[in-house]
Amino acid sequence: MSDQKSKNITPRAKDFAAWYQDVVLAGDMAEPAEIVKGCMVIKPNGYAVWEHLQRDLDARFKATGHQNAYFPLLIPESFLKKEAEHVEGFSPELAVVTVAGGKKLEEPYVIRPTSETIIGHFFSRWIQSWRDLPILLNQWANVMRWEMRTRMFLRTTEFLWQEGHTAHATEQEAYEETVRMLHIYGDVAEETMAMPVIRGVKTRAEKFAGAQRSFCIEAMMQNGLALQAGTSHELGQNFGRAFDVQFQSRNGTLEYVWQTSWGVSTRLIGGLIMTHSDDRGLVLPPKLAPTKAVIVPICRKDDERAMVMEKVDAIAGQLRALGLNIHVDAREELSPGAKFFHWEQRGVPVTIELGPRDVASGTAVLKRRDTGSKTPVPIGGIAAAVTAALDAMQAEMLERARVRLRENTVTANSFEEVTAILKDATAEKGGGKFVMTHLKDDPTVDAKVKELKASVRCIPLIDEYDGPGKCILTGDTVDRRVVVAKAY
RNA sequence: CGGGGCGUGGCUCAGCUUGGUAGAGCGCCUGGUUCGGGACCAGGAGGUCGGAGGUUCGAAUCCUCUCGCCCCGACCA
Repeated sequence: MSDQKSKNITPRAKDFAAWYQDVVLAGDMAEPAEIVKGCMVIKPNGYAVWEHLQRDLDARFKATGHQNAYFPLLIPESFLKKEAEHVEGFSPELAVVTVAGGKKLEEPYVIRPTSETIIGHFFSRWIQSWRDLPILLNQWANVMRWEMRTRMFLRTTEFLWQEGHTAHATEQEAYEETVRMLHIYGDVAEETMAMPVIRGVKTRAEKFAGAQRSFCIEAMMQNGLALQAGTSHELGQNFGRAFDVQFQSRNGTLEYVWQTSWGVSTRLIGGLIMTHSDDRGLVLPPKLAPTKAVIVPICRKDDERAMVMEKVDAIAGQLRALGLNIHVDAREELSPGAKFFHWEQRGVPVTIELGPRDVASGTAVLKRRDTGSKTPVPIGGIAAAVTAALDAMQAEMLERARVRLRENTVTANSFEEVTAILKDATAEKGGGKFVMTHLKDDPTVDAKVKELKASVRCIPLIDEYDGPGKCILTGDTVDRRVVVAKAY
């Protein structure tokens, strides 16, 4: 394997943030919208990954009984104000429409930052009886949050996501829904994206504005920083009360519904990139790669071309028969080397190289994007070799990311230790860790952690450590270690 | 909102200090030779120098104002 570096990509070790941006651009995933502050254009390569994620998630939503629906982009400003915590949480980041049709609006609309409020309004119209429950909805939508600082995919003013919204008759049922969806997110992250996550609960200080309790999946990027990759909220009866969503129960009493909401966004793509990509560009796990393999023919003269292309077409045919999306790069104006770089930067999992020497020996050279390993394989066995390589790559990418997560997770038993561990970690230079320590779920404790420019990422659902211990700040007994880290 | 940086062909930038015919590399177009990890030669197209005002015989360059973008921090999927 060659050790040539891509000249348009800053090495990770030099500046992680610059590397990330370079990879997004070199992979032709997206670019800053430039004329629209904080927004991005998701280019076909990036959008194709989003479509794969959508398809996967959507199938899992449907399989658990959810239906898609669509609610308006614009929400009456007064709706946002109906839930006290919700308005407090979101008002700083709202974009507001005050003029429409050339006239000043009597009541401004906000561009949705999320849809709990407007959906609450309609739930109240749709729900009368326990027989109307549960309502299990999802919407694929764009939302807008006026952020002070944006980064492509990770945080943009406008982003794409799905938001699930459900209403239930009992708290228990709503709780089960919340956890069920959290696990769907965790499964997609791990199975499809090969991105290991920690499933956990947010502290009270970190939970969604208006929720009773928020669950999350937290991933670790290659610089050791945490990324909240998905959230699932128990809304309790907060929005039910705010929007008067009541139903008559079996025994005739009038009760507020128990709601949930849950979402993942195009941020997942940022997480995907920062989990797997390298100094040569994008690395996509096979299950998400829009193009599974590229075939690069190598030939000099026309007679060679005919001979090589015949084999190339045969191979492409074999692979396509398996349902794999295969691209043949037959451009005559580019050298093979240029093509290798081109597809490498775009993260295509497998490259198949085929030239006159291969034709003579009845083989093709198969190269894996993640390891860079090159293996000659008999043309007859190419289908099996490619599927094996794709499967192995998917599994090994997850395993490598798991090892990295494990190796960068440490325990600490005092605030001084936590401080020392996180002191030099930055997004640019790396060095981030997940620090497992005992902390009480108390906003004053979160505030103290914030002083380290870190946060309590979550209280893991599964305790893989030593159980209860004393909070390193308050001395209170808490039942397990929590994850403290610097985050995006 | 604070700190830093930047606006000059499609992209990356030089030129500005010391005003005087707008440049380079990459990319693009044409033709030819090439092709096992970013090919080469020849010819060619392409720019109201972010915008407005001012100084001057003359402004990319000096002055004033302004707009925008990126990066770093505080807020966040």
